[in-house]
Amino acid sequence: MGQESRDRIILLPNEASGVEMVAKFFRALGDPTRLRLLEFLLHGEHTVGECVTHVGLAQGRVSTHLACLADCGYVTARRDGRRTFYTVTDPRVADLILQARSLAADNAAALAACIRITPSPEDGTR
Amino acid sequence: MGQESRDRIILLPNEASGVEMVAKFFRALGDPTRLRLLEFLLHGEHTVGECVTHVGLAQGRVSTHLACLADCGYVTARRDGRRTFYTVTDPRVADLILQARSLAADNAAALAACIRITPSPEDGTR
DNA sequence: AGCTCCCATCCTGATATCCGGATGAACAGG
DNA sequence: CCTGTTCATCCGGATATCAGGATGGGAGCT
Repeated sequence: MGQESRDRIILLPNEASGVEMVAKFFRALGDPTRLRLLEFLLHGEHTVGECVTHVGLAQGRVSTHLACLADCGYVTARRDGRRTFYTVTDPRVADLILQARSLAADNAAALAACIRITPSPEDGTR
Repeated sequence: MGQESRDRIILLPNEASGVEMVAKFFRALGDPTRLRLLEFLLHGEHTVGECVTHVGLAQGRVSTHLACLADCGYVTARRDGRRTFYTVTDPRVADLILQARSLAADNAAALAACIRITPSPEDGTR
C-alpha cells in the first residue's frame, strides 16, 4: 500500500481483486433497467410493485434487479407487511451518474457507433 | 422538453436512447481489462504492444479493447510508422473512476458478495 | 524484392447476463 | 381457515461479451 506513487496516477487498487470490484461496480450501473430503477428510487421510497409499473418488466425480473442493487449497497430494503420498500442508500451515486451522463453526452455520437465489441449479426460489411 | 421537473431529480435523459447510452458508457468501464488499459494510458502515450505486455492478454484482444475505447472517445489513436500510440482523451474519466472506486470501496464486502444476477454454477447454497 | 515487425480484423467456443413465466412463502382480511 | 396480494427465487432460452488463435495489410530494413 504505499507510496510508490511518485508521479504515477493511481486510479485502481493494486490488487487484481480490487480492479475486479471496480469493474463489477460499473457493470452494476451498466444496465438500463437498473439505471432507471436507481433514478426512480432517488425520488423516494417505492415498493416492488411500483417499480414494476415504472419500468414495465416482469415482476420477477424487477425483483432480482432490486435485490442486486441492494446486495451491492446502492439501495436499502425495508419490509412492511407484505410489501418491500426500496430506497437509495448513498446519494453519491446520483453525482456519479450525472457526471457519467455529461461525459457520455459529449461522446454521444461515438458511443452510439461503438460496436467494436458487439458486432451486429448482420455484419455483411466485408 | 420540459419542465415537468418540479422537485423531480433528473438523472437520466428522457429518451430511452439516452438511458441506453449512459448504460453503454458504464458497461464500457465494466471490464477489468479496459479499466487497466485506461489507467495505463493515463500515465502517458503507449503502443499496442506495450499495452499487450501490461495486461498480458492476446494481442488481438487488446487491440479490440483499445479500438472500443477509441470508438467511444475515451482514448485517441495516433499512428506513427507501424506503431499506433494510444492516449487518454478526456481526463475527466479519471475523476469518474476515482469516485467510483471510493464508492465501491465503501461497499466492498457487499459488492464481492453480490451474485444475484450472476449466480455461480456451484450454487449449492440451497 | 524479400523479410520481419506491429496492428487490426475475423472465426470459434465459453461464459455472463437478461428476459418472461411458473412456483412457493409470508402476510393481511373475511 | 381460506383467499388474494406482494414478493423472492428457480427454470429454460436467447443474446451479449470475452478470450485465444489465425489471417492479412502496411511499414521499415537489408
